[in-house]
Amino acid sequence: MTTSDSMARTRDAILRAAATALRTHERAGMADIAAAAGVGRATLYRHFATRDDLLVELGRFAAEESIRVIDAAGIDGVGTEAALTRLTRALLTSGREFWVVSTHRPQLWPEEEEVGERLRVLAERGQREGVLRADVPAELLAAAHGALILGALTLAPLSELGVEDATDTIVRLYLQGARLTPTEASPPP
Amino acid sequence: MTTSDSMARTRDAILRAAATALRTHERAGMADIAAAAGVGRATLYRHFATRDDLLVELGRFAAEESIRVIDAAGIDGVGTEAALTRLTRALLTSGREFWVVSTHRPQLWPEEEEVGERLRVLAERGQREGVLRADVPAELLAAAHGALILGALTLAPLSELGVEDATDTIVRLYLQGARLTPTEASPPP
DNA sequence: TCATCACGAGACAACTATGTCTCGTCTAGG
DNA sequence: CCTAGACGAGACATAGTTGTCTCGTGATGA
Repeated sequence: MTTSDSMARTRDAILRAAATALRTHERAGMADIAAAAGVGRATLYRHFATRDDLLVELGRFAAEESIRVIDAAGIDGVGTEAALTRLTRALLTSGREFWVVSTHRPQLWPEEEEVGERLRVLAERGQREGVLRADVPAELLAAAHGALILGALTLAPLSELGVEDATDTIVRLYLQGARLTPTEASPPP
Repeated sequence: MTTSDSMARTRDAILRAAATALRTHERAGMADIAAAAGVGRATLYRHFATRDDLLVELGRFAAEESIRVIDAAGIDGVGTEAALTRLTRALLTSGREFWVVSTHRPQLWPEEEEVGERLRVLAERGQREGVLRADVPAELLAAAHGALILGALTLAPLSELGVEDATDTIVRLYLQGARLTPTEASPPP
């Protein structure tokens, strides 16, 4: 059983390395990925039949990782605004490694749709609880939230922030907007 | 002079076709691009020395197009909020064709930086005029704005909206945020 | 009418990537 | 100690891509 354990670890290493390789060189081939993973090229083919297959599995892997991180964030136990913060932080964390996957796979697997689904469910919950505005469909609220997260992972000024600062900035702007209003005084704990 | 005119038109057609080809097949090669442009492969090499060269010029071209559309929007003549709307609409319009370029060129040319610069300048103006919040740096406001625009071009629920609806949604969410407040009643003209 | 020139078609070599296969090594479980 | 199997190295055939070159055509401007 230790053998299959080690195979699974190698597989993970390959997939993570693939994400890294694709992040730095978009047309990375099997040789680049193998080099990034520190394994022989033959080993790649022992785990994935074709390059396409590897990319598909990478999408699945990244989505599963994100879902795992989201589940660990325990967003169901807290209020909507806190849940928004936790979900954002979770996706910023896992996204640092894997956001590139989304640019390489227009076609979505169920596992990948699931991530967007979580955003949508939370938006709906916020609307039901009267925390989020209901004059914009939950899908669009969720899309805007997702766009901000993606932006924080890819756009220069935001990606240079740490996860905590980026989370803070995104959630504040997402909830309160960019307009100056005499409304907000952040409630001290 | 008509000859160079026609060459310029062919060049434009190639670059636009390249954007299309890269949008549908990320690893599109010279043959794919030529086919998309409806020209012979040799013609590509008459205009661009290498594939890399073509991609660089595509980045420049897309940025110039965006800048042109922004300039035509006349954002300096109107208030900050209207300018925000016009700038968003301009970028959504030109972006429909060219957003893909940004995913293919991490390295930025001056012409490409210019687009982000316009967003930042407008954010700064909004802060100076007291329309936008000043507790978040203008770069981050601009990045969030850009992220929403990018999201509207790439994420399913937003990209399926028309340009007008997407502009509306983005600007409203960007300015007012997603939180439900008894604040806003959109002032009827 | 004639010369020019951008073009399409396609041949071509050099290179690169993909996928398969073999062999020798090292490790872990038996 | 011994064997199974995961691995690295690398040879190999095939396919695809890149970049160059040539030739014939058709349109433009003189």
